Amino acid sequence: MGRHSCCLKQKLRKGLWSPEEDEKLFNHITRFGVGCWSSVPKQAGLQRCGKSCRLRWINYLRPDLKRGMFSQQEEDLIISLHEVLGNRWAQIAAQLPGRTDNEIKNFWNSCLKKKLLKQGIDPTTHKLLTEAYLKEENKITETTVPSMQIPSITSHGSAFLITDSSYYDDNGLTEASREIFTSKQALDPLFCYDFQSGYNLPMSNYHTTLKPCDQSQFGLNSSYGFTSMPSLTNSDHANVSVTEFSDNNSASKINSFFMNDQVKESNSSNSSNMSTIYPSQMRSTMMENSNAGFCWDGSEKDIDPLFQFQVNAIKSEDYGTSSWEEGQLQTHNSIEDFNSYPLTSLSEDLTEANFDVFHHI
DNA sequence: AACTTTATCAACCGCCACGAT
DNA sequence: TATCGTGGCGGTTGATAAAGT
Repeated sequence: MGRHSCCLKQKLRKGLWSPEEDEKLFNHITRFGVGCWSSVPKQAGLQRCGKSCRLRWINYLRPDLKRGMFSQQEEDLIISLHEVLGNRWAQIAAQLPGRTDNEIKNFWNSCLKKKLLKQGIDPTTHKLLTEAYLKEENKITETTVPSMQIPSITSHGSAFLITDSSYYDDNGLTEASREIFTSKQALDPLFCYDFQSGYNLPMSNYHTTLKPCDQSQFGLNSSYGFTSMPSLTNSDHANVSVTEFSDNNSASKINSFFMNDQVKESNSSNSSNMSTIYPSQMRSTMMENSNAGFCWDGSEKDIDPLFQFQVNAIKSEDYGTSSWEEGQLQTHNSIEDFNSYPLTSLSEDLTEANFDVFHHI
C-alpha cells in the first residue's frame, strides 16, 4: 500500500524522457511485448521505475496513438461523456480510440473547461450557470463574458427547458426537428437523437447503437449522436450554448456533423515531430509497419489506420490467451503483434460492463 | 529586447483495487 | 486474514513555449 515500492529506489531517472530512453523502451516492448512492468526497466536497460515506463509507453510510445489536435467530433464526444461520467478520464478515453486519459484530461483542463465557462455552462455540472453567478464572474473578470445572453429557461426536473422562442429562427429546422430541439431538455445527458431514423434515443440505447471498433463510430453510417451539447467551435462566441441548436440549419449542421466522413484531423499540428524526436532506425521501424494499421500522425485519409488496428485487435481475441495475459514475456517478431497488448483504450468497448454507469443513472 | 504572464502538456505523486502468498 | 507487489487512475506539478506588455 501507499507509495509504490519502485519509487522508493534511488538512482532512478526522473523527468523528461530522452530519445535514447524512448528507443530502448520502444525496442524492448516491440521485441518482447508487455509483461511485468516492474521488470521492464531492468530488461530494457533503463534507469526508470516500471511505472514510469508504463506511463511513457501508454501516453507516448504506443503505436496506436492518434496525434494532433482533437477534432470537433472528439471534442463534443468528450464533453458529452464528461457530462455522464465526470472526471473518469480513463473511461472517457476508452471511447476515443488513440487518445489517452492524460491527453483528454489535459485538454479538458486547459481548453474545454474554459470554453464551457465562456458559454455560461458549468463544466462540473454541465448546467447553465445562474445569472447571479455570471454577474459575480463579471465583477471579477469584467470582460470575460462581455455580452452573454441567457435565454429564458425554466427548471424541469434536474434539467432545463428553453422557453424563449426568440432564440430559434426558422432557417434549417423542420417542424419535427424544431420540436426536438426546442422541447428537449437542453442539457440532458441521457438523450440521443438518431439522425438516421429520426427517433430520439434514450442514452440507455447507446451501447447497442454504438458498436466498438465500428468504422461508423465517428464517421460514415453514424447512427448516433449526442445532442445535448453544442459544437463549441461554432458557438465560441458570447451566446449561450443552448442557442446553438437554433441557429441557422442547426439540424442539418448537426446531422452532417455526425454523418460526415472520417474525423477531420486538424491540419497540422502534429504535436510530435517524429523526425526530430526519434532516431532514424526507430522511425523507419514505425514507418515500415505503418501498413500493419498503426497511426502515428492520424493524417492518413484513405482508410483510418486506427480502425484497421482495431480490427486487428478484435481478431486477436480469437487467438486465445495472449502473451500478456499469461504474464510472461514472449518474443514478438513484428510490431503487428501489438494487437495482443493490453491497450486499454482499444480493448475496452462499449459493452454493458463498460457502460454500466448508464444503468446506474 | 527584456521581462512577465498565460497556456500547454509530460510526468510524477499518492491512493485504491486486486491477486498472490 | 494480513501483507505485499503491482497495475491503474485521477489530481497535481513543473518545465517549456507562446503571447502579452
